[in-house]
Amino acid sequence: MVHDGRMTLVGICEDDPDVRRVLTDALKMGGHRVVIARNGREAVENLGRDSGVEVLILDIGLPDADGRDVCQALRANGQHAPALFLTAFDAVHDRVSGFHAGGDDYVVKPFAISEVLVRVESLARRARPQPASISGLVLNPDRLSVHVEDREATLTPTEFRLLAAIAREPGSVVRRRTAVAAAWPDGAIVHENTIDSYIRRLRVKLASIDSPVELTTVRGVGFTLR
Amino acid sequence: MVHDGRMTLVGICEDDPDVRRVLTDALKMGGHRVVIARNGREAVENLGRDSGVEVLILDIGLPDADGRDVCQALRANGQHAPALFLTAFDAVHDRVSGFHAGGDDYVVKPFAISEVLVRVESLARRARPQPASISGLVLNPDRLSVHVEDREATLTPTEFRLLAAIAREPGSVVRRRTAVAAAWPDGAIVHENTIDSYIRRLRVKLASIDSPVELTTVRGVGFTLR
DNA sequence: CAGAACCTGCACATGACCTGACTGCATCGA
DNA sequence: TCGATGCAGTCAGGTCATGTGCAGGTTCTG
Repeated sequence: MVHDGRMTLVGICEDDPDVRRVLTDALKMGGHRVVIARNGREAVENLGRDSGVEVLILDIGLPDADGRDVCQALRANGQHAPALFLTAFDAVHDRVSGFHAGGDDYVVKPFAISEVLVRVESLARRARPQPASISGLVLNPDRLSVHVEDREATLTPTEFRLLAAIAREPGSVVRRRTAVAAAWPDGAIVHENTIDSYIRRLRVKLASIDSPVELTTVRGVGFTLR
Repeated sequence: MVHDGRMTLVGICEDDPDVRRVLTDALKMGGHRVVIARNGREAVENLGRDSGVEVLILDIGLPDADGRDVCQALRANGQHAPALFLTAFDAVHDRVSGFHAGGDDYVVKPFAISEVLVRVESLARRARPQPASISGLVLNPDRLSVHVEDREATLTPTEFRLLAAIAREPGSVVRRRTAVAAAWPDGAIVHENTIDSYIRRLRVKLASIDSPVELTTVRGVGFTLR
């Protein structure tokens, strides 16, 4: 399985060990990683701003707190990851109001695992940095594509990672080594020349969609977008 | 929750007070009004032709009747509002064996309220009830089929779940693992290759009805519709 | 000019994916 | 009861996209 960079770090706050287990297993099956909190206190400790958590799954009916309060606390702490609330059947009223207020999502217990999985990924997608647009050039991670106006070119995973690394700071120069490290994340050792091949392919594909942005070389340093 | 601001009068026939409560609250929060029936008899009394009800929500597993029969009775009575059936998770077989009580919609319990709200509003908005459509491609859960214009292909349950999972986010790539987790919900372990076989079958069936939508592979990542 | 850095085109191994056929199982109707 | 049917899942073998490296040419810099 190729690492495509869209693994999501999910923070779970749930007191029931069985439910925790089910969620954890399903998410790991889906290729994600999980951080656990057993109650509101642990949630604030483990799922805060600096935890790297991208999506929150919060049980509303915690023994020591309401999941929405936990959410509020985390938000106040600078954690803005979208939340998926788990609620029991008999707490609808609060749930609905919370949902309307937040823009987050919720699922009623007992839930289908596939439902949770799909929703988590949907939330993660929405929360991800919006498709960065550099003078008309748009990178679309969901489709591994780059498009300008209505023209689209599909990229391979490696091509996409490389272009994304360079496009991250439009205008400024990305060093060769930096680009390699970004496009080959797991420390893979690639031939010096390989990156040139990819740069070339990217140039060809960008040209094929009449991109207004050019992928130029800064000799002795790296590459940049103009 | 987005809707078009039109208030809809929804008729609910459901014996479980908790579920009634959940539905009622959610629909009211969504800006709709509700008429209640606790069983089949009350449904025929309260939700008939002259009740003004625009959308029906009918539990299939009523104590005194089958929701489908209730629907039939209402139809015979001149009530032609589109119906949303609630079915228990373990009664999928009924659905497979196909009730065509008017090509309406259904939701499997346990359900997410947002799901119900979306479907109710969808049913209310359209003159004829219509399941989710992706650029001409229509998935019909009632009949386990997919059709485009007047051409229809029937799917097996597994095929349907897989296609539904991929069609859920049209345009964006659904990763292999996600698709597997969604189409084989109970954590079943299937051979790596199995999904390929199903993808192929779906492609054949989509081609057989001249689908404008193609089920394409994004190598190393997953599948997408376009 | 020399040497380095980079570009270009191509070759090729790998593995992801496709394809068609097969087996086992459950259901259904005669 | 028994075969017919259809579905789920597996398998073996082939195909092809992708990632990678190489050879040779071109451009830049001093």
